[in-house]
Amino acid sequence: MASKGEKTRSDIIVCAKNLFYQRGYEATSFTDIVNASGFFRGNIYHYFKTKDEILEAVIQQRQTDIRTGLAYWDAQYADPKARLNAFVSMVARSSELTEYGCPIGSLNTELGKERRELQDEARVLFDLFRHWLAQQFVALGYEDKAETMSLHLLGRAQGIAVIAQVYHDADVLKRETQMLAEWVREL
Amino acid sequence: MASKGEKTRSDIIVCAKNLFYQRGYEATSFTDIVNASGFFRGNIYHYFKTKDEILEAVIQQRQTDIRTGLAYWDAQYADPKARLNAFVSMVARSSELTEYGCPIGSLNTELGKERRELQDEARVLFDLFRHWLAQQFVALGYEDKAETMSLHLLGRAQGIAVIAQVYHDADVLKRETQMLAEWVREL
DNA sequence: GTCTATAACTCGATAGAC
DNA sequence: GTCTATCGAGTTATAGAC
Repeated sequence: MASKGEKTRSDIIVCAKNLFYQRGYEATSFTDIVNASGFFRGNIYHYFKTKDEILEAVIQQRQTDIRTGLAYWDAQYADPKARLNAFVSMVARSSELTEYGCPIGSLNTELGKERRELQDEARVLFDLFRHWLAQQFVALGYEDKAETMSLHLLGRAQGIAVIAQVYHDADVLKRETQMLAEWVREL
Repeated sequence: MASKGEKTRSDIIVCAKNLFYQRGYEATSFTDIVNASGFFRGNIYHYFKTKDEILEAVIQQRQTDIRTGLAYWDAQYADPKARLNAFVSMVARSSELTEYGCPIGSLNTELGKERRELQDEARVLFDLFRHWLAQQFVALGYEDKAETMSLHLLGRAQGIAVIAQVYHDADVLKRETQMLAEWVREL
């Protein structure tokens, strides 16, 4: 069983993950995390020395979340197209997308400007999906185009997320993801 | 002729525009603007009461820039497809895209999280392109689908920008914009 | 009276001593 | 866990120059 400290640590990470997503990394203050988590300042400092360190832990957590999700899809669906559909469905079903955009995309967009060291870690979140999607394209017989197709699909999903958030519009999210599902179907 | 103050004001706006683009709005401090512009603190406050007000002026400036650009394309190209190509070419040619992402998209992504009042102004930048693109689709005979096609094209461009910035990769920018140009060609 | 220049204030965040 | 120092953010005040 996990120690008490493990739980405290992961509680802090969950709080920070939500705040970074909903407000952005720069816009989230250390005090915001203190208030939202309910812990005392010094207590949080015991686990993380800086805000940057919290972000690193959040990114680690997101990596774990994604690996778990991809493994679940691997177990759930044998057919590569069914797996690609699972990916598109995830985008279509995410109601928070119209509020805060894609958690991975918006994080990379922010960090990619002038926090490159941190973006190097956040980019891994894209790589996880990228490699997994490429595997599906390979399985469908697109060996030599798998990587470019994977980036294309990721890009389409990101574009949908941006527009859906800009207009805070669930309809455009639905419409565009249907088009993306159509693209998968025609493979 | 414009007064001296007019020039100072527009110099401040240009500096802030670049900084907000390259670093993000939250990540840019007032001191950053002071240092980059070379003006004195108090001098900048003579022209703008708050940092938010500087951003509003920057967005106004971007609106003007876009209107000018669209008017130029209208004058330059009579054919709707040629105009759509001009739009796609702009994306393909923007070398800064792989560094800092789309200036309009990344700004909206940031402001859309928890600065909705400001995003309401930044969204206009999208609307300008959206309306103009829709006009071209109408001219091509897609009256009833013009609006959705416009959002689709904008989304594709945004997705390309995100991926190009995440991987800081000019190749993917080139490849994906070629695909987008192909999509325009097949209309 | 507009613009420039300098100074100083408030506030909250980070950090670390106790 | 509390308390306090320090720093930097955004902002305001005001004196001098054109």
